[in-house]
Amino acid sequence: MDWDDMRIFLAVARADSLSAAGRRLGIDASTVGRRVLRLETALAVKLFQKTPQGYSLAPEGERLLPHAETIEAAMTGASEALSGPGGISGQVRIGAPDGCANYLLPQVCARLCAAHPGLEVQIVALPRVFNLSRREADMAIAVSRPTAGKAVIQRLTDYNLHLAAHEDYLSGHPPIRTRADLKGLRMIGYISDMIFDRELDYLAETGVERAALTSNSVSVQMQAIRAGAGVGIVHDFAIPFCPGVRRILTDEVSLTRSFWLIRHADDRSSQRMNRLAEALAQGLKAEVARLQGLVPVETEMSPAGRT
Amino acid sequence: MDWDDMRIFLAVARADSLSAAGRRLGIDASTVGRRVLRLETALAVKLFQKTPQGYSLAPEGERLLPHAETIEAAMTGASEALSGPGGISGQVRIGAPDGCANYLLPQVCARLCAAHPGLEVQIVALPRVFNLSRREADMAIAVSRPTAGKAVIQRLTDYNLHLAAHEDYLSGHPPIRTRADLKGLRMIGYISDMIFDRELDYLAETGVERAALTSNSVSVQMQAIRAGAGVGIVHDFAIPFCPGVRRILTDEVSLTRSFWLIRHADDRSSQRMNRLAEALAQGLKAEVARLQGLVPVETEMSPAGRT
DNA sequence: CCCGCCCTTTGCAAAAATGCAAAACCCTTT
DNA sequence: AAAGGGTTTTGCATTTTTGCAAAGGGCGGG
Repeated sequence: MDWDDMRIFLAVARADSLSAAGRRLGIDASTVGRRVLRLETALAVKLFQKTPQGYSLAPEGERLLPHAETIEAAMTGASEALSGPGGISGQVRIGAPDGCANYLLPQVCARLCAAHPGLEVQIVALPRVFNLSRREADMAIAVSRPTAGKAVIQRLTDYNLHLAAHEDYLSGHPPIRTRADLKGLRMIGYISDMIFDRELDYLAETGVERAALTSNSVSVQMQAIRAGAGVGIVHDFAIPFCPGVRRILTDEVSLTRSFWLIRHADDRSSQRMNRLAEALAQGLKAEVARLQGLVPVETEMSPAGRT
Repeated sequence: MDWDDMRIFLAVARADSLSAAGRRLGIDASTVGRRVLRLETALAVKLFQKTPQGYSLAPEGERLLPHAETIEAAMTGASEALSGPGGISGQVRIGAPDGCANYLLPQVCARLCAAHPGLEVQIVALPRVFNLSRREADMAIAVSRPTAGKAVIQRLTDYNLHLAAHEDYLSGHPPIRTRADLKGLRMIGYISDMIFDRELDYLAETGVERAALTSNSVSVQMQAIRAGAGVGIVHDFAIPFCPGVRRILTDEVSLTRSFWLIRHADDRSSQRMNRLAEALAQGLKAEVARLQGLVPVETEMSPAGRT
């Protein structure tokens, strides 16, 4: 029996298909299929049920899974026991909502990679909750603290959101001094049925009923605002990336949210993951603080300033 | 990184040489060497120091070892999680002192194999203590309860030993009625400097100073007695195998010893090993009882009986 | 209803791993 | 001092594994 087949088994169990597992492993799907077959014959059990859309764990495979995960944990533990207390290395896949993925992670991860030459970071921006248990990512950043599951959770940093619009848009409209002045302006926000987390329902919190231009991506929303399409809620840390975009009504509408880092319970004792998480938390916190400090502090009456 | 290389690493670490590891794994030594090399390059560490008499673990390898053992345990755990509560299967290597290995284990293990078709038993008869931590055997039978180590220990069965000689030898010598009558008879026993366990120093216990014909193997001693070479201490359970050998002075000289089963601490939670140990214990106990019951109960005055 | 996409499976050629035999080495023994 | 038994290492033929391309199937959208 080839121990390495357990590695392939684990990938297939998580990917639910030979081809997806092959993509993630970097080997051909046919090889994956043959390895699974070999394992099944070696163990003399049927590990998967073959459905038209892929492989799904059979009861026997379900029983095998925890053992395979134990082996995987021991395997990574072995690697990091030898790599010593030096730098962080290897591959890590971080899932994040796209605001974080666009405006924060690139710089933070770039610094991380520079500091640790052996480190390889993959940023997966997705407008949905991650399925960590299937290892779609090694760690995920979320906008709310998950309640279920036995994951390892830590608060990364707080951040602020405010209403904002491009100065060109503002100068073409009556000045906005109170919340009531928003009436009749074109609002930019989330596609309502694609809000995957209650915390993202910013506009509802401000009392705006309906947005006219919507997207499931905050980065797209930001681009819309930058293009002068209207008014929307944006992350303060994104504003420095969009010259000309100014916050409005900062006294009346101000939201605070937090990023949370979610990790596998299995990784709790992983030296590498712990250090990685710590570095990520520090980097994100510092970057949010830096970016929020760059946002021009406009007085209510002087929306115009530098470019 | 190929997880299967950990299996090879483990074997080399235990065998202390590529060739020995290859023999145990059933693959060529050159392949073993290449796999180790591949693992070392994958981990970028030197796992072994190459000595003229083989490979020995380098400090880095020492750190890797516990992880490899964890993986091994998970691996066997995986197998037995799937094999279900049916029979016992797989390979097991049992080390035993040669008296046990010759007169008890063959029948007991034969029955075990018959009851569990998938089971493959290897009996290693060796006149020395086993090094279980290096997996020279999966379990070992010993004549005394070991004090050191964190092994799993259980008492298997008690057994008796008595002085015995062949009836042809007895009829050619004056009758033996007391211990003093032994004086001048040729004694058969252990080679004194090869006694590997205090419990084996039977003759000293009887007051005999020196044996004239000695061996490190109780089975050889038994053959000598059967050939009429003299008087010696033998296991009662061995007597039925040697027609013509009769016990003497049973009232004055009678020893009782115990067999102990020693297993790896790592195997403590292994369903398979537990069941195997239980079956072995029951089988041995029953076989000792059966064989001791076959020993003719001779009166002091009538050494002659049936063949 | 058919077309396209994604999945698995199969056949075949290329690549990789393996076993074997020989060489080189060290230690012990004669 | 040389021979013998143990080890590892190396070169080469063979076997095994792998990747690629094509084929076969089911599901969903136009």
